[in-house]
Amino acid sequence: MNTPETMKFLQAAGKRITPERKLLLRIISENAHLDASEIYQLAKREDPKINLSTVYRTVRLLEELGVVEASELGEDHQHYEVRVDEHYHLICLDCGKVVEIPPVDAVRKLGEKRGFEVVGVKLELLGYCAACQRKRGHS
Amino acid sequence: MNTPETMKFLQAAGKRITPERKLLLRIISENAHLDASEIYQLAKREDPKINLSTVYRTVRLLEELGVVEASELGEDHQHYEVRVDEHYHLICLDCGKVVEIPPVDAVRKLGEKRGFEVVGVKLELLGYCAACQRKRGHS
DNA sequence: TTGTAATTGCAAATCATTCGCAAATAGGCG
DNA sequence: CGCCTATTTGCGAATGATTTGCAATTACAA
Repeated sequence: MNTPETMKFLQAAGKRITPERKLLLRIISENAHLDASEIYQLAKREDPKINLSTVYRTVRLLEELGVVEASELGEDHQHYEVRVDEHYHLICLDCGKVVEIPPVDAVRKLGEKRGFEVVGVKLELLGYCAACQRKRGHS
Repeated sequence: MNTPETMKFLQAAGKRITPERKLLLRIISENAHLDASEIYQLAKREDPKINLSTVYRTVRLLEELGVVEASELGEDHQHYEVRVDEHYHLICLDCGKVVEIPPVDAVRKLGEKRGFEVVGVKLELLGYCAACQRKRGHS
């Protein structure tokens, strides 16, 4: 869906387009919310030589270039996704499902009202999705 | 301000009231947003024998009991504060200042509208405080 | 006061992430 | 189209945060 054969942004930043970077960005675009080790596992299927360091270096680079964005998603390590539009996360503490929801102006305003120049919003709503509420109902 | 000589919640949970736990909870109540190592440094001044493991074990326990709450605050490790009312964080990326702001219903509703039962909200607005915007202005 | 299960200190283990360095290579230049 | 060099990679070791195993200590119920 968002497979960028167009990795011009790399050259624009004076970086090289390498097969590793192409592969990793493709994997991240095709599956949102993977963590470093999951990205690594998927990448190894196509390039068994690839190294976990390369995964970390690449996600860090893509983050710096604003192409990818990280979030904890209720766990204790980072998950990555291609940055499309700003959005928030709804996280089910039972099944782990992550739902993305669109931003609302009111949230950004909370900072601006207090004189902040807001450059990023991290919003996670932790709770239980409808399905898991039902399951939890009869226990 | 919130110094709980009243640590009844521990016994209520079948846990013991130990001098270490009293000390650590006091430190956390008196200074919000400390990380584990900062709590440890402060604690050592009063109890030089105390161990970093005890800090980690205690904050984890207090978190599980809902007394303390953790957040990243834009860094790559946890910071702790006594849970008073739900609130959000405004974080200055320049000077590191953290401002707490009160919650607004609209945020919680974002999840409820989608059938989630929201049990916790983590909202961080990353940006630049008024003072740092000025500094950045002339650079 | 005593007995026992919970808690602590300590050291080692674990997990996520970063770093140093030598070997491989992308991509500009002739 | 091949060369040259700075960038990037793989690898292994280092780091930093947090957790764990275990023996010694201790809170607190009886």
